Amino acid sequence: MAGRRAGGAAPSGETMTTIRTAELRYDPRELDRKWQERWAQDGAYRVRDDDPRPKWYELTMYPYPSGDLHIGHWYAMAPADAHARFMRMKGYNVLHPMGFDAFGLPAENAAIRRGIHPYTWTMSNIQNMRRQLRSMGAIYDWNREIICCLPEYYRWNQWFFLKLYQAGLAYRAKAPANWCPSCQTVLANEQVKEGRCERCDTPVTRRDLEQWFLRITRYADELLDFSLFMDWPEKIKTMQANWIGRSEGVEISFDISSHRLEEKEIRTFTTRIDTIHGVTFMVLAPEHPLVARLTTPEHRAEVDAYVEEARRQTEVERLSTEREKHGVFTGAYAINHLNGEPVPIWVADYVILSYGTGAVMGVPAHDQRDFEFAKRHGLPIRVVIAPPGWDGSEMGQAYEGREGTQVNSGPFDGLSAQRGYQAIADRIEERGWGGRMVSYRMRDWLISRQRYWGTPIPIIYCPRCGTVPVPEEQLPVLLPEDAEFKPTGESPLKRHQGFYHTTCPQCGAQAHRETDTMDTFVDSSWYFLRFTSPHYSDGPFHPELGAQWCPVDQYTGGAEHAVMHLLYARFFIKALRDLGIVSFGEPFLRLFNQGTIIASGAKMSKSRGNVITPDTYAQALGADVVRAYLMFLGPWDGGGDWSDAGINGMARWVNRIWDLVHTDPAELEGTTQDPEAARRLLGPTHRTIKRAVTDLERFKFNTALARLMEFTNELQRVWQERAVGPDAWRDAIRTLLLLLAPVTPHLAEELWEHIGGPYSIHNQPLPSWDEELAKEEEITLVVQVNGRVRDKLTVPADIGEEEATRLALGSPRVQALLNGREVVRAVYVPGRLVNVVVK
RNA sequence: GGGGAAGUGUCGGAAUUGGCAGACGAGCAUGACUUAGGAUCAUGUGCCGAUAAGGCGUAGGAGUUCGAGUCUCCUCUUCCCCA
Repeated sequence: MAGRRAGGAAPSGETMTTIRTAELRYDPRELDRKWQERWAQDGAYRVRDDDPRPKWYELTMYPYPSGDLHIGHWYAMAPADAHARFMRMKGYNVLHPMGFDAFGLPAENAAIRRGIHPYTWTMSNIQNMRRQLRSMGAIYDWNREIICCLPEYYRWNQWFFLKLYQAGLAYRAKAPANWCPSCQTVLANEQVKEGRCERCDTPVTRRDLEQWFLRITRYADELLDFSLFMDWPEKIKTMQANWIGRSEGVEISFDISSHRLEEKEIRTFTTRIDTIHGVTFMVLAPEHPLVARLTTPEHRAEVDAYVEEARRQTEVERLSTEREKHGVFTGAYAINHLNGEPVPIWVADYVILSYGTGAVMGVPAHDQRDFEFAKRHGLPIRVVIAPPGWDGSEMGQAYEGREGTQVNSGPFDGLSAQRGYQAIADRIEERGWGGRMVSYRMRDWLISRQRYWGTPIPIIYCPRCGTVPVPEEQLPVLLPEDAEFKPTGESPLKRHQGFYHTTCPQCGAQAHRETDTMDTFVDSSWYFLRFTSPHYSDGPFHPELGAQWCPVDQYTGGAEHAVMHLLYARFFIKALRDLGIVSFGEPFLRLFNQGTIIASGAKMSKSRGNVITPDTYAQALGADVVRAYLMFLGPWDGGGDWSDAGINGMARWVNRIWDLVHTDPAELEGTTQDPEAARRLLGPTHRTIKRAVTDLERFKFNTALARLMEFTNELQRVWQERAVGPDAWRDAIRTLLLLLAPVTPHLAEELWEHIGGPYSIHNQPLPSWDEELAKEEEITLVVQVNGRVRDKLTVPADIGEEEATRLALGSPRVQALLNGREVVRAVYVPGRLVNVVVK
């Protein structure tokens, strides 16, 4: 899914600019090749299901095969791989698979523009990307690769769809949908950003279409419960909660029976039923079905024109805050049950049908948008909640607070707004005018796409039997290979005679197939299950293996999927749980969102010409240097700015490591007689293990690497001073390589071989540290006078308060400053400082 | 308009619970080696000051505290999400 927007282009060679890089001690291409071949040959990273070690499922969002591996892919995948390798060395049986999110629009657009079949385009891109991914040196077990556009995968999308359909969780309905005129398809609400298509940025318009939906709203409350999993970023949880948008309120009907229509009432939802007596108008969305029928003959022309205009507008224009709230009167009135008043019914485009009921009660005194609308159209403004201290004068804007007293509210006058709310809600329920209810902002998940390159929805329409699901044994419904690709706004499947025409599975009559295909987020809602048994053919996944590996222990990927993939997958798993297909309710226990990598301060794009291709750098400096540099840039969740100069620092460090490992420990023979000398490296070594391990654990790659650099600096000093014996030196080097192994796997393996370590370094356990040895023996005691640093003393780490204070006061620099002034007290912070407070 | 996150040298960024600001790296400077340097090694590098003493310094302003990058309030800026 990473790089989803970057689709469209075939591999290109034009980015092979000459980069100026440091020279390495070794031939990085040869070294990468040597070990990648060896690992592949040995099946070193083949994941075994029967491994007795505890399992660890670490998944990174699989990419869309756009054609070329972008540095952004490496940024998402290399640190994830390092963490997975780290967990492997910690003793887990690690599943860290890779696959391709292979359905989607770019392939079909390529077909339209250049006449290449989406299958051909996609598969050749995958081939290229697979090669590039291999060059990264990850522990992906390629025997587990999955490709969603192949029937062996998508037939299970269809199978799940049928299960959901049977359970009433998939349904078809006519609804005004978001339409992207450029992509020629409808979009789910989640795919519309600020009224524009998430993919191509084209303003979205509205279309009424028959669409398939998945009933995600049934799980709204459960999706708000994040207590089942522990470790998700607060930001994502908040975004999901906001997206779901639960609000408690009251549904209330307004009486329109005098209009002698089939409908006797208009239903509307409000969170402020306490303001019901302040309703001076109602507003319907232009798409509201009642608009046409309610409008009186003398207003018809005006209303029709207005509705037509609103229809042509994009959501961006309609929701713009700068725009004046304006609308037209239908000539019709509705009765407010609470006070029997007739209120005029207006049509205005600031109300949108897909949000709420498409009808809003206008309370200008207590809602700012209604206030502006009333001002513009000369509608009355009636205060019904008196703000504390209000003197009865006219208001310059709406009072939206919940503090206040009911006024102009008939029998409810004098109650506080809070009590008024409850009393009015009670009254409404007693009289049957409506009742308390919970409303959600989230709508059901629209999965229909009017495109070819997706999973066909397994439904048949029969003139006699109606909507008939394709029987399970007839799956998969295959995509025909010979479709015509033209941007028409209808699925190419509709014009494919062989696909379109079929017979009814129930009665055998002439029937036709559903021609919409599924949103690709259906594929990614369960792909992690498929990785556990990718070749299983009796079901979407092997039930035992699914249970053994899932849920995913650690998921990593971009935050842009917060209210799409990450929410859909949670829903999907809950639905599967209720269908008895899985036994857990959350797909991803821990989530980490990496940031975005940019180049020269700007987002990488072809048009800017600042696209960084990892291949170029991997060839010049090897995969390890690129991996390590990406991890060193800064905190992983912060993203980073790629710089050619910066990567040279990494190359230098790698060279220093190479030189340190290629020293001959024999040269240290007899250099020191001091038995204490062996200890010279023990403290630094154990401190390094401790810090590097705890940092790697928490994805703090940048500081983990800084620790390792400090360690190599220390090793260099020790070597130059010939300060330790050969055994201590060998131990330190061994530790360094083991800690390096997850980050720079090829180099670590090569150097491990050089020092005679048993193949493979990646099967060795991570070194552990001894808390006692990691402790500093001496510390720098900071001496402050009135909070300002005046001296620093080197003292034993276990120094007590008395001794520390005595030393601090005795310091000549402190004495000079005291100069007869009175010492009020001395604050001692163990192991850190003494602050002498003087007057 | 609402909500959230953030603002630290020339740059990327470090900094348990409030306790040495600037780790580590880049860049830059000086020197060494060298036919050469885009290699390597050494040293220096927050600002003012003289190479000293000393002072200032984590967007700006106030506050709490023995002590604030960290906590509180206000202002400004940037980014993200929602409208």
